[in-house]
Amino acid sequence: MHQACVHIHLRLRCVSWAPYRGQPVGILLALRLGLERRCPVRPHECLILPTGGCKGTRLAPSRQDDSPGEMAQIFAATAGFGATLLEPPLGRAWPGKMPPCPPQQGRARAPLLSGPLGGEHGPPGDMDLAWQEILSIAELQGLDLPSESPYDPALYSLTHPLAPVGGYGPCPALGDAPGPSCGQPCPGYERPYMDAMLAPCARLGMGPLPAMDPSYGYTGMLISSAMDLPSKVLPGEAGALPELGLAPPPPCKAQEDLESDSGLSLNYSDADSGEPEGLELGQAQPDYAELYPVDYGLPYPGLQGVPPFTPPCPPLPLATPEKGRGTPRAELGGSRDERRALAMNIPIPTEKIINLPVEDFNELVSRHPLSEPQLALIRDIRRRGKNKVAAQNCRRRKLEGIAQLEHELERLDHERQRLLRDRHEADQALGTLRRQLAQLYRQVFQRLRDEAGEAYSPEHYSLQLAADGTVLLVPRGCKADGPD
DNA sequence: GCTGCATGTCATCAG
DNA sequence: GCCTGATGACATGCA
Repeated sequence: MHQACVHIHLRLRCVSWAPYRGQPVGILLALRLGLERRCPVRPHECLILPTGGCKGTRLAPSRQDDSPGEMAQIFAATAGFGATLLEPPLGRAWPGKMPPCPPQQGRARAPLLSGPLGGEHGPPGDMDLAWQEILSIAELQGLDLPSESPYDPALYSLTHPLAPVGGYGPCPALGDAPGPSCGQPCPGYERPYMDAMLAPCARLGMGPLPAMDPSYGYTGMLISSAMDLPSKVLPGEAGALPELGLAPPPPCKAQEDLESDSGLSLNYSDADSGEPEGLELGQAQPDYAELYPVDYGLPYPGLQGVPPFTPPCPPLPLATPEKGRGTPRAELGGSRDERRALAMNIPIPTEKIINLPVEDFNELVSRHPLSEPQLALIRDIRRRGKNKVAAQNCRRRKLEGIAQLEHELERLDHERQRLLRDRHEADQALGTLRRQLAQLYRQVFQRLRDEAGEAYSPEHYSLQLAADGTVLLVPRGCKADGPD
């Protein structure tokens, strides 16, 4: 086996010597045919500089009668580099004319190629880069290596269809706007609650803050709606319900927790928010109950002068309509906090309690002589009201975020599809280049000759790309270290 | 009766 | 320290 490691300067602008496995080798750069602008190539000037014995060998053409431009045509045809203007056929080997072995000696520049391939009018400069890339990819040794891609489309394929975007829209303005949705006039509601609170209880003859029967605890709030009126609380009037066209209330659920975190018990759930349930009097909350016992008179000005048991005009709705479970509640009149406020004779509309700035709120509260339970209820109403709006905003933002993410997901999926298409096209182009390169590789080898005029066997030699871009003809099994 | 959705509420944290 | 907004968790009503 020919052990000489040969650098091949197929470009032939220079022939240099470089150490390779301890021995100088010639450099042949002609493989970069036509890719060097500064130094056009003439394939017939290719040199082979065998080492070992440091016998310089100039590359000889495989045939003396190679027609002019044949190599260039071959290269162009195989590499797809377009038309070429390579000049005369490959020359024969010129033994004995090689420079001595010292490395880097005799970098004879031989700008022999004219024409677009190698000259100043050659192909775009990126051809050189493309060539290196091709060499590095194909490694000239495994030209037919299958494309091994780290990308596995299966890993990225969607396993489920994208969630449809849409079906979501910004929440309608909630909050601050709503006025009374009551179709019926509510003249008295605008009156200060204090009037009602301070008004004597006409029905029971009780004052504003009468002593309370514990069993009636916290039922005062229920008078805001005639539907809340419990027969148990008003035994004397229960019989009057039919006369008034009102059916007795349904069996009541236990009103469990009227606790608020401020010590007041308001935290009963919506299950109890159908105020009739709240008439379970055995679980009265002492805080409210003791101070504000049942007042079956006129709970708030809107009811003053209204016949007993006439359902009051629903109070001002909250900032947000209570969707879903709102209908029954709305029929009961207002939100729970509004009913609580009514029950506690809070003289400030809940709307103001909730929406006023803190300074105005404090000022407003200070203008009214409020008991501690009332103040606690007001604070709870304010906190709950604000938190309600905050929760609505939070959910709206969450939905908006979800919609945005879905949109982003859709966009990324489109991007992924596009990249897959690009990759497919690139793979196809790479395959074409590999085939062309393999053909070129074979043809170059067919024309390489040693000093004896013998062809180099691709089985024993290979072309490798050095770090500096030169192409080395090295024996199989040797790894090019580069000329340096 | 179960389920999903909407809503209210509370607790908690951060500004 | 208080107020407020944000948000997770939970409960509840409703279709």
